[in-house]
Amino acid sequence: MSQNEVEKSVPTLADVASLANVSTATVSRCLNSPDRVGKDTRERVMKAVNELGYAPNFGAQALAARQTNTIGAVIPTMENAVFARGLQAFQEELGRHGKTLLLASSAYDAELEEQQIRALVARGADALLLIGYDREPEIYRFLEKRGVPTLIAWSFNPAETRTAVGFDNRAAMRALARDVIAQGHRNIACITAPTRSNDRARGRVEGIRDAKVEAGQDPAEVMIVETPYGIGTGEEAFRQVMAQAPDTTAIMCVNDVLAVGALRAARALGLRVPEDISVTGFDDIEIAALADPELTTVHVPHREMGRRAAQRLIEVLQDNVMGQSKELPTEIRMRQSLGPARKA
Amino acid sequence: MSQNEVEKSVPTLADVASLANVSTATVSRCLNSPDRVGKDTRERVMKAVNELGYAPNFGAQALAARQTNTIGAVIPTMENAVFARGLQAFQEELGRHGKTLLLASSAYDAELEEQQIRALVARGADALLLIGYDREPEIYRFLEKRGVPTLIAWSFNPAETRTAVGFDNRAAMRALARDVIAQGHRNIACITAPTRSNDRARGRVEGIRDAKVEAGQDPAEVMIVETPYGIGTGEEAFRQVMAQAPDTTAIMCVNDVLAVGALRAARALGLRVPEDISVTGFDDIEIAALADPELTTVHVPHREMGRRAAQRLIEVLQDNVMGQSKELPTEIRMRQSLGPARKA
DNA sequence: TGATAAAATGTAAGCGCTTACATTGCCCTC
DNA sequence: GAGGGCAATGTAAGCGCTTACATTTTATCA
Repeated sequence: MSQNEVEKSVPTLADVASLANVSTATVSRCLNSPDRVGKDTRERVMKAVNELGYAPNFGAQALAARQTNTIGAVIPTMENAVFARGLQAFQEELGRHGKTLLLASSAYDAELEEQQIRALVARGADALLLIGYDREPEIYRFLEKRGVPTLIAWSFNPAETRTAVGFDNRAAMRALARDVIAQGHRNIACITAPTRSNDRARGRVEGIRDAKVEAGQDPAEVMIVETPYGIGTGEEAFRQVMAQAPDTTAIMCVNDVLAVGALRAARALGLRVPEDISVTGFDDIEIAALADPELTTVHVPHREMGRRAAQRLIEVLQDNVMGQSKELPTEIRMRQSLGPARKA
Repeated sequence: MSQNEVEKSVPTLADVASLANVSTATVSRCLNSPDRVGKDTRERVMKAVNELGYAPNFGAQALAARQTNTIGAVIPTMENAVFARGLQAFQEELGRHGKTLLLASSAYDAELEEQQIRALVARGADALLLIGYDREPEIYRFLEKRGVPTLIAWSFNPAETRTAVGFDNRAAMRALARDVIAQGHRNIACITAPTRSNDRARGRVEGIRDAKVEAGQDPAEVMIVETPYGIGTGEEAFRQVMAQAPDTTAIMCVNDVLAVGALRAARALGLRVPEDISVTGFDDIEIAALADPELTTVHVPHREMGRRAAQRLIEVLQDNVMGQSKELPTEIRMRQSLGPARKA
């Protein structure tokens, strides 16, 4: 399995043991719990280890110790800055605790996600990070049966029982929608990513409806356009909204990327933002503040989420018990793309 | 190592074997080379597998088969869209071939990178993807000794012997610099990421100098400002350039993020781009086309690079021999941020 | 100083799988 | 219908490590 011809040279525990003139058990202890070994023995062993350039065989270690020190994560895609950012923090925190990240992606496809989850478990992931709650119950059963602790991130829903480290998508969007309505908007459209098996997007859409209801308006008035993730698709969706519902005065997008697309389409159509139409995003990734006009959006602490998720998972591996769910706060970033509704 | 109390229930090969009334060898063959087993036996075994919900134990498999089907990658950071994009394609291709990605990041720190490389090897990575050539020879020696095939990406340098799948950073930047010079620019500044142990950034800077030389100008005229990756740092570097060398008419940045920072600083300083000053980037990530003015930059086929890198690594694992290096072409994306030099 | 406890080390039994080699049974061929 | 060849299956020897338990050594204390 390698192009190395000197294969035989890879030293094993036994080699170290015989060089240091001790048993393999002692060498193993030296490496794993040095304090349980006498000082001079330890030094002798360590010297042998260095001399031989010994490093443990992963498979053997995993087999004997029944753990791999490896944690899996299945995300929709790294190309979404939101996940890239969160995962970066996640991985850094894992690294700090001697754990390694096994990464897979689902391209927002439920079936592919299931495959990837199974693949990571098969690769010996000690625990798993998954995005959002939506998932076939069968998968959760599988995970339970295999005894793989699983943490949900990017979502927090008090109504769900699984442990999560995330934020309340619905409440966050509701808060933003309140502000939109407060600016006099009534004809609101929503550009969303597909909501099927995506409780995050669905929650955000619901949040808008919630705010409508609170304001005594009919939630069914909200025009919903579903489209895949992307700037181009956001543009297209914007055109569609304006064609079908020209009265629309505010377009709330479930993420910044779609919103930036909307912004571009607005400009192309000769519409001023926010004078003619308001646009909002969600996530607060870099382009939100870079856009012109700057995008009003919901700030999500992605890095902190990743970091905390890692901590939870490390804890559960240590203490054998998963901590409580943790809700992280989001914040509305009021910028230029939201303004008062134009007069009818 | 898990909160599961029904631990004993995880079935082994032997369980499947006895249920199906065959030997463990047959079960193993059913799973790994089904064609070497009779049809009805195979069906019986598969039925048992499903019935028990059997899945192989990773450690045991790795130990016995001497390979983990796991490929490691150490990148600077996922937060850089360039790597996120390339890695996404890399992971997808790996997945297509039944390999899993072990991911670590170095934060552009050589020492941390070394640690991560060792960690991934210790975690049983069958092969490794590394970014750029620059690295202590000791690390390469270690990798060789351990027999871990290693591929370099994001760089291609004909002068280097290691196998790489990447592009010629120096030539690409040289080409862009030629265009800049052709627009009458002579007082060129370069904002670069730290060049220490980063042959990509260094190559790009060299590329600018090359073009100066070709044009009969003094390469030492190029003002170089080194700064960490980031929009904010790009802004700051721009101010520094303008403060120290107000005659500068073109600022070439080694990546788009720094360039976007430069663009912002220019605007803040009341400088028009490209009338008062030209700015160029490198990578052609999303924000390049979104920036205002749109950024002239070098397009790099990140996805294809990731995909091809995966293929190379899969090949080497199969055939035991690493293919040739592959140079991918880059393209100049001429947009609005580069214009003729202003008159002195 | 001898009994007893504690620390250090060794012994050896797995962990669950792959695979070289051995065995069995069947189909051809002449 | 005996012998050869091949496909299907079984046997069992590891793979390199961890760890329960046994043994030996050293420290402690009356």
